[in-house]
Amino acid sequence: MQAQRRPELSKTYDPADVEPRRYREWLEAGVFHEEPDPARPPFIISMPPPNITGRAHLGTASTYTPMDALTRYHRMLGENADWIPGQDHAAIATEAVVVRALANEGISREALGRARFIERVWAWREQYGGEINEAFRQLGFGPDWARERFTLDEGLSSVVVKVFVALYREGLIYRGTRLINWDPVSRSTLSDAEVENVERDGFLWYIRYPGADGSFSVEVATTRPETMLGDSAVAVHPDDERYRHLVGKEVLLPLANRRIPIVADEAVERDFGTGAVKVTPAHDPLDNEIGERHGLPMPSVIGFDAKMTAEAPAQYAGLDRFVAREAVVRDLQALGALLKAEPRRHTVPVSSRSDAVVEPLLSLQWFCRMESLAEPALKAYRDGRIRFVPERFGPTYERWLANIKDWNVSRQVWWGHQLPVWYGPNDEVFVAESEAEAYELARQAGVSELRRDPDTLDTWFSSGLWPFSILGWPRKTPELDHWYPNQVMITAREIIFLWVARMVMFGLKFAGDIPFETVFITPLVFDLQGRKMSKSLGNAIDPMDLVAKYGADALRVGIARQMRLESQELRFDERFVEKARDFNNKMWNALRYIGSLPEGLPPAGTLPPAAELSLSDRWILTELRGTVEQVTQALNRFEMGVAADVLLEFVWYGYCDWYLEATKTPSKSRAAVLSYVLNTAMRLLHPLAPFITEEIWQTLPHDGRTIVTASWPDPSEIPADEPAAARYRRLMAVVGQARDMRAQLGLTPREKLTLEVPPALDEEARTLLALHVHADVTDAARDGEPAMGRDPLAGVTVRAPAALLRERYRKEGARLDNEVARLEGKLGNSQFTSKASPDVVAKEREKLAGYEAERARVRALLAGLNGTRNGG
RNA sequence: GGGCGAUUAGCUCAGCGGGAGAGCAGCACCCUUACAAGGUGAAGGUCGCAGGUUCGAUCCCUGCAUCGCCCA
Repeated sequence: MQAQRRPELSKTYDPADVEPRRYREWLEAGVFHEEPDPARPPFIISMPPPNITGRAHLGTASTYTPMDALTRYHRMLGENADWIPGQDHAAIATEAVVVRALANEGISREALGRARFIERVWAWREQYGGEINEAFRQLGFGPDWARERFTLDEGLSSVVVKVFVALYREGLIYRGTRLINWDPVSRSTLSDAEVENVERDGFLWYIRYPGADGSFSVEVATTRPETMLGDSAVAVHPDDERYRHLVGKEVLLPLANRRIPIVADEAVERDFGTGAVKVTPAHDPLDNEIGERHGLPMPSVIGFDAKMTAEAPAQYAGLDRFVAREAVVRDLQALGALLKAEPRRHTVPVSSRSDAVVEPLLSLQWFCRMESLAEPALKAYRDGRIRFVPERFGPTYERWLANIKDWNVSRQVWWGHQLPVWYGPNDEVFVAESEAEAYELARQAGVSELRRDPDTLDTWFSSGLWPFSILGWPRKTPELDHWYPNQVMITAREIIFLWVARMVMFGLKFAGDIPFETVFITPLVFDLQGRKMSKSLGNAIDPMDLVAKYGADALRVGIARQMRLESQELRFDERFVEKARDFNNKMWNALRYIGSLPEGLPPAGTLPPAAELSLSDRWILTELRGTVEQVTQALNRFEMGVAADVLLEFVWYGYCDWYLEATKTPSKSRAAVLSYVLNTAMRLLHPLAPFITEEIWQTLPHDGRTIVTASWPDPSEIPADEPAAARYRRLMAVVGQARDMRAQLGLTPREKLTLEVPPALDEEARTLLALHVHADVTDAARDGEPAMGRDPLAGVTVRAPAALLRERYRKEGARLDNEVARLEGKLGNSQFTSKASPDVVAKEREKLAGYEAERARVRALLAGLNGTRNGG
């Protein structure tokens, strides 16, 4: 047994000292880097690339902590584990930031010109794009930094072009005029993900449209009266009795003075308003579908500047859409065509980039045909090749793919992957992987002058290629070979279709396989009032503040403990982080205690032979084995909260409160067992709390250079002794009862209690009782002494004044009477004994017998007590 | 309107067919030489409401209510 050096450890654990130091060491040692190694099973996670404009928020902590934890866990299992990081260029968000910065200098994007603007954005990225990575390092995340990618880097850009051209040549990408989400402030189309449907107060306006022949009129209801200028029909449900006779007739559109038909369409909701709806195919998605079905004209009355166009009547052209709304309402009123305005809450599409109300507009854009891509992605899920954790998210994915719509992939921003599309003077289209190739194609077609489409691709297009593009596709790299498909994708629910489904579609199409086997969906983060955390609500918490206050480990463990597969929301409660901080301090002080043992600590992994293990040694080792099993199982099932809970429970309430206290009576084995158990527990906790576990592990005797590459504990190597553990648990119960007694007697912790034990009770148990109860332990040999049986198995009694004991007694007797009566009732019920399973009945009988024995003992003691005058 | 989820102690949550649990807060007693960011103990709940299944329901089924997320 070698004497260990005893460094002075501070009384409280200081994460600010430990965390940056340990992280630096890990980087220097290169522990996060892996090369593909076919000899070991792969465990690969592609990091969902955060936006370069992104800041870390609590959702980042809850989504990325499991990635780090699982990668660390699988690395310790000896797998070829790698977590590949990267960033997303976040076209619209980034462009908006830089445009705003330019505006402060009084410069517009256009004045600067495309090339210089792009330079500015790269410069911005250089300066600020690394902030989120710094946050990740502070959070202890250990992705393989050497493999970091950026969606706009050269390699990934060429993959994007290659895929676009391939899809175009297959006829899956086309140019067409379709209804798109237009953000009039960002002046670009938006993906559905960037459109939030927000509840707003408004009105439902009822407008009368007179019949063209003057014989009738219909009333329609709308929340957007200004769009009536672009109406091209009135639609009713085909089965609606009220309107059936009008289908095929025409009405005269007020203000515009156009004749438009009444059509029948199943999409009309009969309960909405009057059951007759105005149809504005150029400015409403549902109306657009109706327009398509009935071949209606589609006048665009609102333009890209959100002002009324020349297609609207002259008096409105040029008015802002909201000003036009007021004008239309006023004019309708003057005409007597406005019947009423009903206050109403309704949903309005709002741009998450600019907060502008999104305008659905008809626009010439590039689209991706999705049906043939969606089908294999759907099949992969239905065949069970892709699974969701929790399973309930599968149907979300399934339903979206089953109702897939064409995808608008072009964006009117400059920052991004410019479409590999060139046009001739007469709008001839040439799609090519390079400008040279485009000119070659043009030459063959007899076109000599080309201009490139200024638009860029939707950001989700490049991120859809992420899991294979970052592995080197289309080159056949060792990474692609061994690390594709990935094992797990971890992300948030809101991008199941926008991102997850697209990765699956592209992966199957281009990389020839699913991109990952399991999709783990982490919960959304809410505040204590149950509100989603968001910048606009002002209830977002900066995780960096929490790191500064409690340390990264505490934040990670705190948030992990709130993660449950069963719940899809996480009401962030800072008290969990505080508790985790306290937990760290607890472990730290256990380390200080161990380090101060006079006998020193043996080398790592050594335990005394089984014969030399004490009862408490056997108990803690048995508990340790169970803990290893439970934590391993929890991590395998993505149950971060369970893993954290089990560890906290074991280390704090098992190891510190009981085992460590027990070792205050010195034993030959204690140093080895204390060190062994703590070392093992640190390895179990390392995935969730990387820093403190490293610090403690390094201070204890250990094998290897860093806990990051230490091996995951093997439960079969831990000696367990279940009968001994059971005996110890009974002893714990006796201690609990005796402490209860002490409190009832009004004794301070300093005053000693007297415990009488059967003479046969072994020395070790006596010592433990004396220690845990702070009592004198004597043989219970004297007759007539007032005493109370505390435990039928240990036969331990507490000596105390008779009056107190009597009171204590009655309560205990009453409790036991209750239990006995309850079980007698149950067992006396023939329904129960005949229908319940035999082992359940047997178990209940055993319980009854136990209670009866206990009650008999208590009664006997009470009788004895009543026979004496005074207790001692 | 459709889908998913939640409803258990004051707060945050476990438990998910056979004796209602934890942490925090509050209460009582303790600065016992690892730790007051600690220890010990007591108290606190007709497990949202109404039906049903079952010998037995916090747990399974149905309906309702309230809250939340997603989609339309």
